[in-house]
Parts: sequence; structure tokens; C-alpha cells
Amino acid sequence: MEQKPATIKEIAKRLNVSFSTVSRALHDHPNIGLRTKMRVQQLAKELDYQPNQTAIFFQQRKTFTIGVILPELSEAFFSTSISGIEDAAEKNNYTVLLGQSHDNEEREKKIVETMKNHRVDGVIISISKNTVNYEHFESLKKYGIPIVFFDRIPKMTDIHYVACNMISGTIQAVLFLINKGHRVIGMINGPEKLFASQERKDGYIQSMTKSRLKFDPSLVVNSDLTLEGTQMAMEELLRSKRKPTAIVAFNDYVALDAIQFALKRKKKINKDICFVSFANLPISTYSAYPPLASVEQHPYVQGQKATEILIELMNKSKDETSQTDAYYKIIVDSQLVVNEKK
Amino acid sequence: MEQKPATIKEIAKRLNVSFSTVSRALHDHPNIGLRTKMRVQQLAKELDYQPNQTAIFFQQRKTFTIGVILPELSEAFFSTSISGIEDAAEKNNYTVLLGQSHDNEEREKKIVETMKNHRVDGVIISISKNTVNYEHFESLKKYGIPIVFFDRIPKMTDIHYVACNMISGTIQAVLFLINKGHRVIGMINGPEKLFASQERKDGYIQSMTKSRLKFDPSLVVNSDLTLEGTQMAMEELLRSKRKPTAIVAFNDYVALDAIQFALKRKKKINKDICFVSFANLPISTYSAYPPLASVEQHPYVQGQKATEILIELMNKSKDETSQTDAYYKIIVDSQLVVNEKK
DNA sequence: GAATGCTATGCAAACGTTTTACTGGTTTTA
DNA sequence: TAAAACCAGTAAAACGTTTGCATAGCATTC
Repeated sequence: MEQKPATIKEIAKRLNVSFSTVSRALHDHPNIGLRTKMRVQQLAKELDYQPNQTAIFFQQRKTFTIGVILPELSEAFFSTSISGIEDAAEKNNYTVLLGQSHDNEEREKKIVETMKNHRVDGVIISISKNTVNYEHFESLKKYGIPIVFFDRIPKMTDIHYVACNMISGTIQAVLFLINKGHRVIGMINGPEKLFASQERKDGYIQSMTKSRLKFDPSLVVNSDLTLEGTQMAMEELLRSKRKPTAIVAFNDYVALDAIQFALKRKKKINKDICFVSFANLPISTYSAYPPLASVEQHPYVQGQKATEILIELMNKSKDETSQTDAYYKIIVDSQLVVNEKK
Repeated sequence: MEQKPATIKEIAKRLNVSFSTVSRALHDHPNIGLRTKMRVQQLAKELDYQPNQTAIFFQQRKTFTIGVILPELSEAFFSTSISGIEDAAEKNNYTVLLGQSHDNEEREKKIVETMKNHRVDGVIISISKNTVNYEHFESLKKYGIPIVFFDRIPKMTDIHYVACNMISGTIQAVLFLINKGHRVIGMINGPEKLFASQERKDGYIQSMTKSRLKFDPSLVVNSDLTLEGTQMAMEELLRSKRKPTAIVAFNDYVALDAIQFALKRKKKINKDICFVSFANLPISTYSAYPPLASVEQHPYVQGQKATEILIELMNKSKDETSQTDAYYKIIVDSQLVVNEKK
């Protein structure tokens, strides 16, 4: 019962006109007389004509598809940002081809290759943690496929990207605690070499010194973001001479782990010790003692922005005249969100 | 500097052979002599020849793309299942075109339309909560694009689907509690009309009667899955004459809300009252008092299975001879997972 | 009444690939 | 030694669409 989709040729034959006339009629081309136009559009509707996009893609050398490569959709940050990407894409009639790298460089490369073959018009990517080699990005570039990096940015120079400035959020977080009267504030940071950790530390130092509080390096400890790492970090903070009355945690997961550890040590949360963290996952509200506040990184907006930039780039690369060598480097400010008390 | 990708024609011209020879040489066709084959493949490598997939898609009337339509990626269930889909797709050289309906019927229809236009080879869909009209699915069918439904199934007859049988998991959950000595077991179920709620209730009743415990309807209460709904449900359960010593919650979110409510009422978790729930989200381990156990719905496996079925269907529809009218109806059993104590 | 300019339409190329059908030559076979 | 079989390759169509370039018919202008 399978029904072969109607084609322009089919319509042309039935109406005894040339198929270029049909094509033009369907596109409301001014050259076509009203009479024919009507007849064509009428029949097209009757036959439920749908243009064969694969033919159009091929002919136009354009697929109206953007490749999106993310490390891990089960991280709330990414699953939110893809909504931003999708919405912005849809608004401009683009579709999203998805690939998850699962933080595996090989896989990332393979996905890039597939997307290149599928002739996506552009790529948005948040690179895998373990990616050290950037050849695959260069190869996309060579083929004139624009890339916008997003959140996790490679150390390359001539690239477009959208990222979040964590410094502003960190400053807000620390000031929030200082305003609440805390003077000894600890920080459980992520792995030292992570750029994200660097930014948090910077923000921490800036806000402490600005408030004329001395920066005590022993109050900033690193966690490898596992449960054990966080517990060790907490151990260290609680053991320190100047016991912190508040702690800024690298993200909500770390905060929750730290909070549980504190509970085991008979600390009263929000009394003996307060927590503030990053990411603002919905999960934290389900915890018995959620952090007081969390720094929002606006994943939806980041995704949206990245897509808008990409679309602009894709339009530009069509008329190659405007080969300006400007690179978009968009920084979205992070922002402290105080958790509502239930 | 933009480099036009090399084509078969280009290679043919340089080697002074016909382009059909090149095509065959690249496909290791037996008709082509070893000498020419080598020369072609050599040059192809040199020019970094990549076949233009859009041309192939067009020519083969096949895009090696499957459309995946999900309600909401930020739900852990779906973001996990898409990994299963992606992995199975990749294994068979398919790519994933993504669309989120956000539980909006209009949007779902639009996505279906887009995917039809993009000529995806097949569709996997978990339908939106609010979808009551099934025309768009029929229209896919009419065009010979196979669909596999998944987790959220429409009330249609001749369809393929993969879903999870929650009855088995529920039975295990209740038996688990009974084995621990509980006799008065409550259930916070979801909205009554949901199929998923029905199944849970069935499982509950079956395991109670099987264990010769009387089924007390007042111990099964419904929540609309909001915080307030869950609190009201808990209120009702705690007020009932036969105070339950254990509760089966509709999912982990409900369980965590319920647990907090119990804490406020000075109940000792795991002593006065125990919890078991569904979904097995990673978040529950971050809670101070996670449910004792959770019923796993195997989203990854469901996604994988759905994809495998779809691929089989897509292969079948090529050789139209095998037009068997069998419909896949795969039921994945749910399974109780006892939470490790930390 | 010739030149000009519209209007409505047709023709054909092009996009890159696969594939069917063919061919010209060489080798084997009876 | 003619017929059959095989080898290595070519030619051309097809997939569905867009679009630059004709062109035929008609109306307008001088």
C-alpha cells in the first residue's frame, strides 16, 4: 500500500506543463501566470506533494542541519542547553543532528567525521574532557563548516565560542556569604588544572580581598569531584585551624556530598556551617539540606546564543565576500540564585 | 582558502578513466583490475576524497538517519535512553536527528513533519503526554517511514513498540518490603488515569494478595506528582488508622518529597518508616535518606531495543516482498535495585 | 509596421553518485 | 579455429530539484 511521494515531474506531466514551471509556481515566482500558479498549487495539494528535501539538499549543497556534539546528555547542564540549541535552530528552520562523545576523544572524532559526511551546515560542540588533539576541528574548518564551541572550549586561538564567566558568579556567591556575616569561608574547588576551577578561585580571591578579608590559601582545597575526593576535601577543611563557617562548593553534587559528610560529623547545616554551590540543578531542592544558593550558568541561554552565532556564520559563509576574520567570543555572566525556602 | 571537496569526477578526469570506474574501484568492485583499483584508491587518499553523502542519500533514497522524538531530555529517563538509541544507531551506521516535544502536541506534529521532509529512514518516538490526535503518525506510515514507539505508547493497534512492564518491578518492590517484615504497606501512586499508575497498582495488589495480606484500598493514594500533591498524599497515609511502616512511591522525586515530609513529622526514616520507589535516578544517592530500593526501568536497554527493531523494520521495507504484518511488541521487565549503603 | 518590452513558459544543465547494460578485447574450451 | 567465457572497463540513465537562458506571443511605442 506504500505510496510513492508525488514529485514535481508528476505534477508537470498531469498538467501538461514543464516541470520548471511547476517548480516556479510552487515558489510563487512572479514569472508564472496566476492561472497556472493556481492549477499547480491546487494539484500539489491534492497529491499531498512534499518536496524531496534530499534532492534539494543535494542541489543546494546545504542540508539545514546542524551537528551538535555534547559530552553527556544525562548531565543536566547539557540536556538543558540542548533545548536552547534546538529552539534557536527550529526558529531558523534548522534541524539538530545529535552526538554524544561520552568524554571520549576517539568517539568525538568519529562523530565529527560522520557529521562531516552528512554535510551538516555547521557544528556546535562542547568538547570532551579528554580531548587533547584538535585535528578534527581543523578538518571541519578546512571544509568550510563553521564551528561554534560552547562551555568547554579548546585551547585554540581562531575560534568562535560561547562560555560562561564563572568569576562574576563566584564573587556574588562569596559576597552573599560575607553579607550574611561569614568571615571564614572555605572553598571546595575542582581539579586544579581545570579552567573552571581557576575561575572560581579567582572569583573567590577577588571578593575576599575586595572585602578586606585576608585570602587564606589553606581554605581552598581541591576535590577530584568523586565522593571520596569531596570527603577528603571536607576533612581537610574541618581540620583546619580557622574553621570555616561557610563553604563554596564546586557544584551541586559536590555540595550534597559535602553536606552529608558534615552531617556525619554532627555539624548543623545552615547553623554551624553553610553551603553555596554552582550549577543550580533541580536536584538540590530534593535534598533535605540544599545549599543556600547556587550559581546559575544559564545553559539554555548559552545554547541559544551559540546557535544564533552559528547561524550567522553559516549565512556569511555563503556569500564568501564578507570574509571578515572576526571571531565571536561571547561570555555569558553567571549569576547567584538564592534557593527558595520551602 | 575554502577547499572544494574532491569528487569522483575529479579523480576520473585526472586518471583518465570513466567515473563509473572510479566509483567501482572505490567500492572494491571485482570488475576493476588491481592496477586501476590501486591508482584510484591512492589518488582518492591523496585528495582526501569523501563521498558526498547528500548525493548518495538522494540517489539511494535513504539517509541513514533516524528521527528521535522525546518529550524532555532533562528527564533522566529520556537522556539515558537516548544514549541507548545513539549507540545502537551508530553500530548500524545510522545517525540521530533529535527533536523534543516538551509534551506539546503541536510541537510534536511539527517535528514529525520536519523529519518527514528530511526523509529520515525511520522514527523512534515517546509521545507527548498531551497528544490525543494520532494523524501525524498515520501520515508517516503512509509514506512508508517505519515508527517504533517507546515507553509512552499511543492507544493504537497496529504499531511496534518497546515498553517497560512495571508490574514485575512493583511486585518485587512490595515483596522486598514484606520480606523485611512490613505488613502495612502504603503506596503513593501517580495520577489515576496514567497507564503507569494502573500497572503499579496492579503489581501492588497482586503481591499483597499473593502474600495473603489483605488489600486495603485506603493505603493506595494518588499524587499529581507535584510537591504539594505528594505532601497531601503523605498526610493522608500518615493519618490512616493502619499506619503504614513502608511506602512505595511513584518515582524517586516523589519518594524524596515524601521522605522530607516524613522527617518534618518527626518520623525516623528506615526505622519508623521505609521507602521504595521507581526510576532509580542517580540523584537519590545524594539525598541524606535515599529510598531503600528503586525499580529500574532500563531506559538504556529500552532505547537500544527500540532502535534495533527500527533498523530491522527499515531493512525489511526495502525488499517489500517480506510484507509480514507482524508487530513488535517488546516488553522489558522492570527490576528492583537495592540501594547500596554508603 | 518595425522596434521594443513585457508576460508566461519551456529547455537544459547542473549537483555527485550508483548501477544497468553494453563493448572490445583476450583467454579458454571443445 | 570458431565459439564460449571472461576480463576490464565505458556509456548513460536515473534520482528531484533549481535556475540561467532562451523564446513565443502579445501589447505598446514611435
